[in-house]
Amino acid sequence: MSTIEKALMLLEHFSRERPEIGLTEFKTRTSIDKGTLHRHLTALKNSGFLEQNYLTRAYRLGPAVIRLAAVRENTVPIVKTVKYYVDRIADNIHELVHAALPQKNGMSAIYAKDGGYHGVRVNFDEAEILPFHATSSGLALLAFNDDTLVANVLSKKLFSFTDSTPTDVADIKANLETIRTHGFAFTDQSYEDEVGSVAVPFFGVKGDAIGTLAIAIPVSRINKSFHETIIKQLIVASTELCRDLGGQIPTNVATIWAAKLEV
Amino acid sequence: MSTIEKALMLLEHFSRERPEIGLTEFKTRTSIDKGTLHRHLTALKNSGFLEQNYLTRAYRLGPAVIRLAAVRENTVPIVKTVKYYVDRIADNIHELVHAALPQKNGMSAIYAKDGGYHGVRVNFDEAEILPFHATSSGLALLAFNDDTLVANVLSKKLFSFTDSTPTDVADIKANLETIRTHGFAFTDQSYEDEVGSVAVPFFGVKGDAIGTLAIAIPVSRINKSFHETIIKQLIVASTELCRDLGGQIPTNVATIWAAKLEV
DNA sequence: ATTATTGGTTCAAATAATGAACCGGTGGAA
DNA sequence: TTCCACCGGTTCATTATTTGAACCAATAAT
Repeated sequence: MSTIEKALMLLEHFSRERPEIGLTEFKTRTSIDKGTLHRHLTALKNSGFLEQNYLTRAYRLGPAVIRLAAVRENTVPIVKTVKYYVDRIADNIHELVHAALPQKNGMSAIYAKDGGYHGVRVNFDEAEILPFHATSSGLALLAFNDDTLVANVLSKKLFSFTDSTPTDVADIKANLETIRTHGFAFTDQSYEDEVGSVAVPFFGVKGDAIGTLAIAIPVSRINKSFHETIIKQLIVASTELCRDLGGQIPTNVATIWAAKLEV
Repeated sequence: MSTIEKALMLLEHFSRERPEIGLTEFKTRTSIDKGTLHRHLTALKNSGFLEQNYLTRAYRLGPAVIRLAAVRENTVPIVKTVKYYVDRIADNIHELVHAALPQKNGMSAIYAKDGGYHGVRVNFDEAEILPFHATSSGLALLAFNDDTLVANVLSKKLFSFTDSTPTDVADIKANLETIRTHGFAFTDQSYEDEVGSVAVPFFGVKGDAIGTLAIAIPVSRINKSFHETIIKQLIVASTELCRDLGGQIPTNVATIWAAKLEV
């Protein structure tokens, strides 16, 4: 692996829950030598990707990422486009809806809206990394993306988040096949207890899944007809989203989805 | 310079006007060897910082930057905080207002609002890099930031954008001194013909300038009393912004600003 | 006062980056 | 069609950078 990739991997450790990381904490988290780490962190700092809390000397993300995100969003306005559909679904079904994009180690929610007025709420953290194997977003993406991504993900250690997290490679592969035939992914408390979720992919110009639309619900509120409603909403939204982004829904998926909508 | 920094410098070439860049175009823009370039671009692609247009094979910014910006904005919500004040000033004075953060080679506007209803408008591109020496934003930041930044900027070639762009190092240093005594920066067609601008810095916890609030106006609409109004609005907004961000206005600046507001 | 822990630095050894030359595909122009 | 130019991408011996164990200095804890 190149030095560049090693250094950029450091940025993956930052999240909403862990916005600042010191040198020694990085050392324990990565088991990279302290000298090397310091050099890398300094390089990232010099490039504006990190800055240092001048009191604690801990590192946090720097201003360069803001400019880049603005340029990216101007080039491919996914966040803005996705927002419209997430809001619409959330307003319709009154549950927590989100859209996520694949990153290296899982899906990253780029926008979420809780349309609910229920007492029980699903807790959700934007910018958190959702593991591929344990979330409906992750599975939906794997099922409709390159096989190399699937192989890559399944070759790594599959962490168990709950008693229901699938960790057997064969089981997951079978599940991906099911997802392909159904046109959507569905999980039951595989990432968080008491939370189920449903996700559909949306597609890029090549017809590969480039992101997902998903809904997370307390299991107590899931029933068959509601499940049907949710899936229809997701399918319609994804179809329109693909049109907006210039993406192409693979013909087999389009057929499955069309059948789902007719029921 | 480290390999990491060299690779990250490549990302600076992307902007709103140039969202996709091919291998050969990179070569001409950077005069780095093609082999090296390809390795770097591939590393950035593997890390999610770039992706490739699969038809043209040109590179564009990738989804990783979106997640990072979300985390950064959650850690230090500058964009969100700044938005309120930019909007307020724009609504009051009906001109183009923006806020900018320093990047390596200039200021990057993170938010702008045109409150105007005039026939003549200042054209403005968010995510464009505003050179330090030719814009009021840049000068305001230099004047109230580290001397090392000033030395660094003035050691490089100072490009001329208009006939009025200051390129003499001594002149600029003298101007920075003036800016320090006035508490704001002011330029007259130094970056674009027919456009003048005024900027004030806002400060971080150390009392160093971490960004700027600025206004760009067609020179035809500038007059003394309007100038005074603008400066007052900027000073008030920056003061409140510093409070919101936990920043500290240096005592000498606070004194100058207080005096300006009393007039 | 002493120790543990922090961020940061050094320099010989190990490794990865470099770049000139090369490959193969595509899109005109003759 | 043939040719040539240009594109993105690859190769491999040479070269320069990265690496990491040991070290330093400052601060916090005992």
